[in-house]
Amino acid sequence: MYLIEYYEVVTKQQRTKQLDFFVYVDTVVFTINPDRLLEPEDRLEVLVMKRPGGAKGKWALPGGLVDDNEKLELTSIRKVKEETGLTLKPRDLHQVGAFGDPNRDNRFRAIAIAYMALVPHPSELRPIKYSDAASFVTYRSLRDNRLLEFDHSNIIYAARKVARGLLEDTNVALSFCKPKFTMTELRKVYESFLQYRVDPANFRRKVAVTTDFIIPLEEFSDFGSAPGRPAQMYRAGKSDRLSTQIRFRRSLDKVHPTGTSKKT
Amino acid sequence: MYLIEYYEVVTKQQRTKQLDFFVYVDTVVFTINPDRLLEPEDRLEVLVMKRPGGAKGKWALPGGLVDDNEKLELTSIRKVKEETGLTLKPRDLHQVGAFGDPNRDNRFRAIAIAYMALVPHPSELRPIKYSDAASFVTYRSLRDNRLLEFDHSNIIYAARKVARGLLEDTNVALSFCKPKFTMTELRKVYESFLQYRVDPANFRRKVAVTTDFIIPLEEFSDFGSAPGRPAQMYRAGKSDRLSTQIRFRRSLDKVHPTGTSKKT
DNA sequence: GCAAAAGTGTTGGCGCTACACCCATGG
DNA sequence: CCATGGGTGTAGCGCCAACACTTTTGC
Repeated sequence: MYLIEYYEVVTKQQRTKQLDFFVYVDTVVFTINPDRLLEPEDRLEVLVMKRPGGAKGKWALPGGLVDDNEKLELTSIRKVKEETGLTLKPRDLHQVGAFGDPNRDNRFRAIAIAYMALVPHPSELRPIKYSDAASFVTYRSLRDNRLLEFDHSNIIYAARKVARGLLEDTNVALSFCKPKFTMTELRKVYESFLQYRVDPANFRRKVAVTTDFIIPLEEFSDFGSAPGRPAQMYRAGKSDRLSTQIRFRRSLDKVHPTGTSKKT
Repeated sequence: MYLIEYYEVVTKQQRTKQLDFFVYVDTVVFTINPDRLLEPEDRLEVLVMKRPGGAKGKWALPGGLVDDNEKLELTSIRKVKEETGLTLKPRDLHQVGAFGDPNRDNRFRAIAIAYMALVPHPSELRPIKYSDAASFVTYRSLRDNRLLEFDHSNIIYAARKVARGLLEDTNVALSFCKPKFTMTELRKVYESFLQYRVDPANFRRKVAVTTDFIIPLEEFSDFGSAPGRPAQMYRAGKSDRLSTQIRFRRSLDKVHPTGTSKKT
């Protein structure tokens, strides 16, 4: 219409340059391994897959091209489903950011918009169509070793920061617990994402004053041959937006193991 | 090479769908109006422009298509320069996120990656090539009224959150002050971005314990006919990463004006 | 078998820091 | 009238210690 032609000319002219652009959505799916014997730091896992034609021995985040007229969140859901068999829901997704350096993909210009999702640990991944393999791999090994293609290490690091914020403000942590759970189980979920330990007493108090977060039951744990005092069981409260931030600083002793230690 | 063909087939096939994709970078440039007579909440301004062919009476954020082989930050710098005459530096830019809903632009599928920059208030904007007008407009009016095209209101809101984080962690606030400044001037910079007032005493103390943030001078303010006790002058310290977060909660009285008030 | 030890969950408390709110003083 | 600085009360929380309740180990 009217004056829009001028603008259209500009865009059409630049459209040829646009031809080599590929808009991807990559998704970081976090989960917590339910194995209580593992260290909390080793229970945080990320869903990764082997790309057909990808570098040998390397993993990649599930992701793919955005379809015409497709919301970015739907691209995320679709590609995760295709490449790993996992089904995400739109409300699970949270944007991490855009990664668009010209040489982040050596094949062509690829701009990736990263999303993050937190899901309970699935018993098994369904069969896969568009990838050679899919699996949950510990965050630690992906971060420490160079197991990821492209700049996907950067992406999972940024994604964990988003996840941390979500744990602070909402009750998503409960989705990693069974319907009835102990305080320690819940605390270890936080420790897994934080990648450091939290004082049990402070954690308990902080959670207790957070209204409608969890509800104590008249029941106690009994893990068969587990030693120690039986733990009280809790169930989820009814508010998903927390009244208080669940936040704990990493204690200074642990940050600088060789640094200023306390008086003996 | 070797196995890459399979993957290439998939992408080539989807390439036709890709044709209607336009990857934009939009930039939110914040500044603080130096006029000390204004309320702090009204001093926060955003750089906007009139698009040729844009809706009458509406503003838009500067932005445009990403060039081939161009870093996203450079697109931001280039388009801000073209459309508003302002020159940004790469290190000023911080990513806000990606906005990619299929119908956020009624002309075609546009995916915008938003960046944010904090710049001193420029004396004047240079002549403009690719827009009909460019100007700084108060954040409040842009937020309250419907003066922005597309989803740009959402973008500036998200951008302010990023800016707030930056003010907390770095010394960027000083870039809105003259080389010599008073404590109140600095405080009002924070109040502008926070959009609420901060207790002067607490602010002073918080800034004082932040090492290498600002340095007191043997000098006092004298704004001619300004009433009140002359204020001490300060200059910038040497650390741009702050030792303490400069953070203040919005006081409860202001959040719920009709809520639980204190005992009289 | 029984006692001690060890392991885990729970509770309490101390001390420090941060900070919202208020007020006195100085120019 | 405004800048500065002091003071107070409170809440958060890092850290430590004690205690409760269990299984495991040693004799």
